[in-house]
Amino acid sequence: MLLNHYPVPFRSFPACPTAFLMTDYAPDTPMAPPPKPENGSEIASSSISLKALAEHLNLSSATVSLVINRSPAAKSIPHATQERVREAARELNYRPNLMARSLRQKRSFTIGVIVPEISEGYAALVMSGIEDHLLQEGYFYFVVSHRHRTDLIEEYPFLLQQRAVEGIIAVDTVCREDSVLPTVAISGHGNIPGVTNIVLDHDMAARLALEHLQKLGHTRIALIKGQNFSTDTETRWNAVNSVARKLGITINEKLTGQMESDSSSPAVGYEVTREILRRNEPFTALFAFNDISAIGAVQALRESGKRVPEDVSVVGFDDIQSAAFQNPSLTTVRQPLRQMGVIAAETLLQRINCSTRPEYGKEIIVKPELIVRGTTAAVPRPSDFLQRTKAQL
Amino acid sequence: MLLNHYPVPFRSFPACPTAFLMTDYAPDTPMAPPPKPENGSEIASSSISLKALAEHLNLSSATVSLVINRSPAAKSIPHATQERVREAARELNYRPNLMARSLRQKRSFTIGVIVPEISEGYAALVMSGIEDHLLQEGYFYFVVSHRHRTDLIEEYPFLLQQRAVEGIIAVDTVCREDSVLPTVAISGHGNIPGVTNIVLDHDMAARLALEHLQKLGHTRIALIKGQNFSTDTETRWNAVNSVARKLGITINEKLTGQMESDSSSPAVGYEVTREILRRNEPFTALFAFNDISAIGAVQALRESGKRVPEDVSVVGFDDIQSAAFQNPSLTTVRQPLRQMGVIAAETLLQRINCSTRPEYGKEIIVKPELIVRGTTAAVPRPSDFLQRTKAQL
DNA sequence: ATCCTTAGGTAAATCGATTTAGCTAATGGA
DNA sequence: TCCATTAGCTAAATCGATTTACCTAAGGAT
Repeated sequence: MLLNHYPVPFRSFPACPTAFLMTDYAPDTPMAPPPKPENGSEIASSSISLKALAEHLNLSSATVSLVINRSPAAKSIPHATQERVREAARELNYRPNLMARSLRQKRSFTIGVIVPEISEGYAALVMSGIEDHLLQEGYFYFVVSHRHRTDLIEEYPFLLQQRAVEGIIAVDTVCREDSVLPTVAISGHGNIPGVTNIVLDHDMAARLALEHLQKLGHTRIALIKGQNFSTDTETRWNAVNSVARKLGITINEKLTGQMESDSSSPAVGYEVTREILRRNEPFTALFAFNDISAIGAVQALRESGKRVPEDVSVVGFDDIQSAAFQNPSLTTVRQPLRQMGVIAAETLLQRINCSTRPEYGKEIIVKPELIVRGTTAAVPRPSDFLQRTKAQL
Repeated sequence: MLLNHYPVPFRSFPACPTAFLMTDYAPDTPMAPPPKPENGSEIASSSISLKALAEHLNLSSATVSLVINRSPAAKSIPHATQERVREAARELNYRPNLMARSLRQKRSFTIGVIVPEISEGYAALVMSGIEDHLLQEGYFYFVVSHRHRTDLIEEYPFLLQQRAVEGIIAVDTVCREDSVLPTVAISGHGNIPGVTNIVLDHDMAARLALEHLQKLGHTRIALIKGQNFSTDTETRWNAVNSVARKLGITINEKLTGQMESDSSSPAVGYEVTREILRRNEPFTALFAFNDISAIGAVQALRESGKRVPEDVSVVGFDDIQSAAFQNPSLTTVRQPLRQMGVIAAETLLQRINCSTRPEYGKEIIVKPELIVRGTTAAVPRPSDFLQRTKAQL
């Protein structure tokens, strides 16, 4: 029943001892009830100390520690004794105090994750990838969300460091230059020394979206640009521009709008779209900064009497869970968010555990994927539009 | 620039010393650059130890510690010295090692949060509430997600305990009886001694939904029941049945279906709805177990040629973010998920910090709210239906 | 002059591990 | 026989704080 807390085929580097302890002490008897706290009296500290265990065994705590940790120094200790130690540890349900261990070893097997906010979209997917890998390797993590407040963005790395984290993963957050800790940024951009960046291939992303629209016959394409605080905004905007030029698509200023509010609701995309519509410049497609704003855009378009995708095609970005749940479901450029989380965790653990400091501040590029769903269709023939307009009369 | 890491008007109990240190040492000079690590040589440990600080001041570390912690025992230390100590701490950027402190004090200012999975709407909202309150009080938290695997559900409380968390918040997860740590469960149900439960008033929730549908004229209401692993399933089901009886609504077995798969995608609700449709029993409304399944239900209904809400009204449950993003937006029974998170955190910290053990295993009931949006409408008049059927021909 | 109190500290134990240096007894080899 | 080696273990330092039990000198009261 009690297993290693994750089924892991192999481990890439010496793991947190916790993890192997879990394996090691797993009682073979089904569900041996953990020693019940004596009722009344003292608050039963559920776990005994190494010293107590050693006394129980008539050994020194040094010996017990060496055995428990399978230290190479324990090689001269006879097998019989080793078994005796482990047996007793199992029986008395010994669990090492990680505080004490961390203090001595200066390793906490903990990392910090900084996200803009814990929403169900972007951050949640990334986090679930991070978690997958970290827990596999015996690491735990703290989560903090800064909601774009600069004071918090400044402060959290320090607070995390004080909490003895061994590294930091910053999701869509610009981090300061002077981080002492190994840091991996997801969509962090900005070439900060010592920070490994995990970034999407934005050129490819732009090409996927624009080529798709072009193939459907669209030439007048509206664009929603991201908020300035998002680290992806600039890169993606540049990519869209350069790809558009290559594809011979002209970008009409009147058809672009930028999101401002730091809210993460579709309302922001809704507003921007309305503003674009107000300019009365005709367009047949819209490429949004992300899925959330795409959803808002669809609402705005509908309200103004345009059908999606018959009159206007809409392409989102990210492929968050609810993109597929939309009606019609959202065509979007998928970022492999979960995978990016996994890669971030892997990279960070490697940086933490490999004494040889490898490529410093390297960039890791992941590839997007176009997910064609229900919000894109061939450009409406003018006649269709006329017909429809007549019908409405 | 460097502030207390949260603007907090007042603190309900003695806070984590970390928090006040942040306030206290905030350099008044704008952005005093933290001591740069010497290049080359050793890995610069960014922070000096208490002992070093004491030596620098020609004082004992005991004195410095007393001053820094504003211990009552420091009352006999002259103000001038105290200022000298604090000044130096600020200047040398002293940050106490929380490992060492925790080891001694047996307090970690950390709690553990157990959720089924992170990526889901439900958990994300709850977590953001939890975070709000915890960070305010100087606590950090570990997140673990078990994905309904029983071995993980069993194991995680131990692992968290080993990580020295001071308490646990279990979200939609049945926890074991023998938890040694203060535990608060959100929708935990099951009357486990020592666990404080935060639960929704399910009777009220059922009444809100069913009365709403009844007022709209619906009598034939299909129901989607939750998966067995969800702690809310049974309670809610009972509530719906009892309320239905009181309102004179008959529950037709042929119009109920239960979700089985442990996936958290709308596909599960979609399948169940198709199954119900296959039974060819007419109905004009559907009350889903949660928003995710409601979204799937809407898709299934549409595919079978029924319009929502004109032919069938749909009510969801939870009010996750994407409920409002749907088209049409989803009428739903809102659980105050964020607030439930906040309450859970508050309650847990109280239990941790108040030596007087208050009502043990208490239940805290929160109220749902009906959010009427676009998926519910008055029951279609039979004539409407006929007309429409004719039109289709 | 003597005792008491208080101001202004400090020494040392403690938390629970890890880890190094070394100790003793037994064994082997020359 | 004697030294070297090894097996089998342990003492003690250490990590970086907190906290208790003192200690000394000065001042005041008697």
